[in-house]
This record gives sequence, C-alpha cells and structure tokens, in this order.
Amino acid sequence: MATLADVARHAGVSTATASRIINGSPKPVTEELRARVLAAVAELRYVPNAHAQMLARSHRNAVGVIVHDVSDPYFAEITRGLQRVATANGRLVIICNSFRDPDREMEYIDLLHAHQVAAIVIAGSGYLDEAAAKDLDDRMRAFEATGGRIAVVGRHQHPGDAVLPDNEEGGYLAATHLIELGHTAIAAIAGPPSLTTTVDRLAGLQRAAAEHGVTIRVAHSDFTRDGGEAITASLLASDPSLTAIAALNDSMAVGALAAMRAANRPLSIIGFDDMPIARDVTPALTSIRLPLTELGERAMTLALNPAPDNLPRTEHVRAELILRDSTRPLS
Amino acid sequence: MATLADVARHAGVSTATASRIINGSPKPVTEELRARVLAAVAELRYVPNAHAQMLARSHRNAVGVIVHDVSDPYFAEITRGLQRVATANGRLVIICNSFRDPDREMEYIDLLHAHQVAAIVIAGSGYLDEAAAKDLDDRMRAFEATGGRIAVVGRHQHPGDAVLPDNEEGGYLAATHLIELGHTAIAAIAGPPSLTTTVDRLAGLQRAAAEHGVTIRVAHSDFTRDGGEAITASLLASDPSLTAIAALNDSMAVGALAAMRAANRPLSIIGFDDMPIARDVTPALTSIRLPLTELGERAMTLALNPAPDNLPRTEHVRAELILRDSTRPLS
DNA sequence: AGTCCTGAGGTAAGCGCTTTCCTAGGACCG
DNA sequence: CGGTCCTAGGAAAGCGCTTACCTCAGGACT
Repeated sequence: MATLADVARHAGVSTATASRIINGSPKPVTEELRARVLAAVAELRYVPNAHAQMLARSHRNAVGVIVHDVSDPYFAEITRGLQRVATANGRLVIICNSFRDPDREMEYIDLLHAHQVAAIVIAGSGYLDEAAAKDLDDRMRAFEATGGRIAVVGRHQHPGDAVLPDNEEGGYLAATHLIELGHTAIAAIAGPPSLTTTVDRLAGLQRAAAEHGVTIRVAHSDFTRDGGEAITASLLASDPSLTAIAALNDSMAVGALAAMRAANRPLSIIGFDDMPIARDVTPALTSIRLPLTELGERAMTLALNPAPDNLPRTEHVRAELILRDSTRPLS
Repeated sequence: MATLADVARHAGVSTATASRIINGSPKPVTEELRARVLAAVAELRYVPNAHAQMLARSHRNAVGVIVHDVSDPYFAEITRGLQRVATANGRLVIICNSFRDPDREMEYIDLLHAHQVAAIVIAGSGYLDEAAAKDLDDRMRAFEATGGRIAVVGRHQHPGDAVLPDNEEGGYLAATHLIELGHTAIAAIAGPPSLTTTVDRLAGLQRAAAEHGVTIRVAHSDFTRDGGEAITASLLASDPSLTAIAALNDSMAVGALAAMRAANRPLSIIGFDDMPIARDVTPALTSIRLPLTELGERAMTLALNPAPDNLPRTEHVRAELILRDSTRPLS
C-alpha cells in the first residue's frame, strides 16, 4: 500500500509538501512541485489512509445514524432525509441497524463514538424500559462529553436536540376520522407496547375515543404486515361486530386488508405513516401521513448545527390525514 | 476525551498493560491490575479511538457496501443478506448509496479504500458505458492491489468474485409465461437501457419471443412505480391491441397496474423481483422471484473468504416464476 | 551594505494506540 | 547457592498522516 512517504520520495519532496499539495492547503507551492506530486499520486495510485488523517487532524468528519432497520420503508424515508443533509454538508454517513435491540443500540453508540463521528442521529421509537433507557442515556452523555453531538428522532429519554413526529395527534386524527364516519365498534392494532411510538399513537386514539364516548379495543402484535394480518384475523374471529380498524402503521394495515379479504368482511381500515404502498393496495389505504424525509432532514440539520446557546431544541412535525378508499361511512 | 494514557495513569500502570487488559490480550496479567484498569475505564468512560487502533493494528475490520439505494426494496433485501453475514463475522458494515451515478460510485470506492476496509461489495447493475466501467474497474484494481477484496452482485465489468442473478433466465420465464397464456400482443416496460440488468432481462424476454415467433415491443422508462405508470399509460393509449405487459421490475409493474386501472383495460401484467408488496396489490402480482437476501449473503461470504487459489469465482442464483392473479389466459 | 520581510520548502513533533523487545524479580534446578 | 527459566510488567518504536515551527534565499527597504 502506497503511503504519503512513498509519494513524497517518488516526487523528490518532503511529506509536508506532498501533504499540502494533496490536501490543497493554503500554503503556496510552485507549480512544478505540484505537478510532480500529483503525477506521483496518480502513478502510485495513492489513496490517503483515512484513519491516519483522522488521527492527525482534529477534524471529525463522519456522522453516525442508528435506525431500527434501513430496509423498513419507514426508516428508509427518514434515512433518505438524513443522508441528503449529511452529504450536502460533505459528511460521510455510517448507518447502523439496531433491530430494536437496546443492547445493540448501545454497542453502536460506542462504536460510532470510537470512530470519532461528529454526531449521531438516533431514529426510532424509544424504549419504555427504564433501565435500558438509562443505560442508553449514559452512553450518549459519555459521547457528548467528548464533544460529540446527538439528535434523536422520536421520543427518547435523552434530553437534547430532538425532532418529534406528532404521533399522538396522528392517533387522534385517525380515531376521529373513523368515529366521524359513524363507526363505534373500532379496534386498534398496535405494535409492541414497549415502544413509545405505540404508546403515543394509542394515546391519541384513546383521546379521540374518550371525547366521543366510544371505546376502542386494543390488540398488540408485531409492527409488520404479517403481524397485522394475524391479529386482525383473530380479532375478526372473536368479534363479529367490528366495523373499523385503526392500524398503528401501514404495514399492519396492509396485513389487516389481507385478513379482511380472507374473512370477506367489509371493514374500514386506516393506516399510519402513509408509506408509498398505501396508494397501490386495494382498496387504496387511508392513512396518517408523517413527512418522514423532512423528519430526517431536520434531525440531521440539528445534529450538524449546534444551538448557539447549546440548549436542547425540540421540533415537531405534524401528522396529516390522507383520505383514500379503505375507510367508508358505516352503512 | 479520555485516552488510553489517561486510563493507564489513573490505574497506575503503563499504557501497554492497559491496552492488553482492555483488549483481552493473551498476555497474563494479575487480577489486581486488571481490576484497577477496568475500574479506570469505567470511571473515565473510556472508549478507544478506533482510528488509532486501525493505524496501530494491521487488522482491517470494516467492510464496505455500495448499492444504488438502500431504501429501494430490491437493494434493501440484498443489503439485509450482506449485513447478516458481515455481522456474523464481526464486521462493521459501511453502506454507501451511489444512486446509480458512476462518479459517486468511484468516490465511494476511494472513500472505502481510504478507510481501509477489508472488502467492498458492490451491488446493482453494471453500466454499459465503456468509459465509466473502465474507470470503475481501475479503482477497484487499485484497491485490490493493496490487499482489499471485492465481490460484485450483478453483472459488472470487473473480473473477480461475483454472484449473478439469473436475469436472462428470469426474462425468459416471464415472456414464456405470458405467451403460454395465449398472449401475443405483449409489451415490455423496461428501465434505463444503459443498465445491464435491463439488457439482460430484455434478452431473456426476446429469446422466449423468438422461440415462439412472437414480437415483444419494448418501452423504456425509470425503474420506478411512476415510471411504470407513465410508460404504461402511453403504451395503452398508442396501442389498443395490447393484452399483456412484462415489467422489468415490480415497482414498474405496480405502476402498470395503476395505469391499467385508470384506463380500465384488462391486462395481464407480470413483474420482476417479487418484492413483498407483490402479494398485496390488487390483483396480486405474478412475478419472477430472485432470492435477494441469499444473493447478499453469498456475495458477502465470497468477499470475506478469499478463494484458496485466488481465482475469480462466479455463483449464479436462479430466477423462479411466482404465480398470482395479475396474469390471466387471453380470453 | 546591512536589516527585515516574505515566500517556498523542510523538520519533526505529535495524534492514540498496539506490540516487540527488554527488564527485573522469583521459582526452580542441580 | 549460583545459574536458568519463567513471568508480569514497562519502555519505546512505530502505524501514516498533519502542521507548527524552522531554515534559507532572494528582494525591498533604510
């Protein structure tokens, strides 16, 4: 592997000069030396060792992103926003999937810390488990103590910069919509109760229910299509009066649609997140939209630009009802 | 930021001893010192500087992955497989999105090279553009010259370890299926003609067409849902006799479904890739399945385990027809 | 002519870690 | 009891870079 010293030797200059030329330092250098060095770089196919650079420079360049799973469309959208802003600022993004495992999340925080990233963005639901949240918070503080910055997407224990999707409001919108269509036999199909996302969305649902004197039955399952299908099937089997379902994310809603078709029962189903598939399933899914890409963009912006006074900032993004065909007035 | 020297000082030992204890080196150390060092680590919240470690060690730990876009379900699946194998081998994965831009791809190769990754996996279609392919290949060789390993997923200029989805075979299966259902007025909606994926799949389609004496009309657009919808709409408008469409990926197929619905024309539509959405659109999409996760797993396995004789290895994964409701016999 | 810049380049001190080699004390042997 | 091996621990040499500081010419000034 060619090193800077090789290049310098090849060009007959010192490593200092070679380094300056290669990095375009402001220090003036004769055209001739510049040409010689660049020629040596090309000939030796020299690529600087990023680790040596990091060590020698004080500059922290990369940023870390921890999401539950990039291949989940929800996080994919957020990640897209994160990346857009990061690359616009010339930062390398290191993406880590925690798969909703607090331990793995901690490992990744340490790993990113070890890699001297300038900032870490953690996207995804927090954990209601006090112990886990506390441990996580400790790691984050240790990272921040070394000058690293953290921004979170979604509700987390961690105090600091955060951008929060309005999950409660979204839940409220969803339930209100179903109730206004005349439904009263409503079930909510929710993800794991240990996630704050689940809790917040449910809270909104229940607030609307309480306001209208309706009770909403809650069933938990995985935040996946299959989870939604299974739980809906059992709900339909156990409750013949059910006319509407509020799914706490679109994947579950798609599963619910499948279960509904299988059971041949007309239902009003509303999803949450408004993922791209929503408009292509049949019937097209009514859903609560969250501007996910924007969520990511704003989080990365917060992470990259420290508040002048260094006080924690919190931004909210609104949820919005997207009307399609999967919800109908109770006939 | 606490350094190893701080820890050593705090524990009253040399950095050598501290390093050995922290890294669990085989060198024996008294229990007492071990305890003192670990206590210092905890107290100072010491996290080793990964860059300094990389520099000092010869060991290369991370691996790089370059895909067109992780949030595209196709690449998400592949990436999942790559990650699975990588983490199973204790490797950190750095994911880079090239967004189908050869220049960005080159930049990322250099970047990963600079970061001293042990291996790079490049997933996605190659480019038919000779110049771009050549440049890319140069970078790859420079990386390999320093001891790095490369594996590619899909057809690429680069000679070396590769795992290839059987795109041609898949195209053949798709067209044969439509023809056997009695269709003769068939159009293919394809992605950009500069991608080898497009070319290979089309070749399969045309081989089947030739075998049965049918001609398939080809229209190009983006490899996206909206691309598929737009091109299908214009196809339907210009050719009233069309009865079947072979989409070169599922996203386009979903778009085609939407266009078909809008035009209220019954069509047989077959997709490609069998992404998860396929079974949830209406009608459920007949498609050609590629075992994407396996593709990723095998590529990473190749990348991580050099061939004993260091000869290029090529593995193929078969395409398979998945029958659903979107294709019907010509009535 | 002597003093001071100023521009162009080199020297060398780290950055934080790993690891080879060395040292000093015991344990053990004959 | 002197010599030989271990054995636990330390000293220090890098890993490949950046950069503060130094040197040395050659002008521009007094």
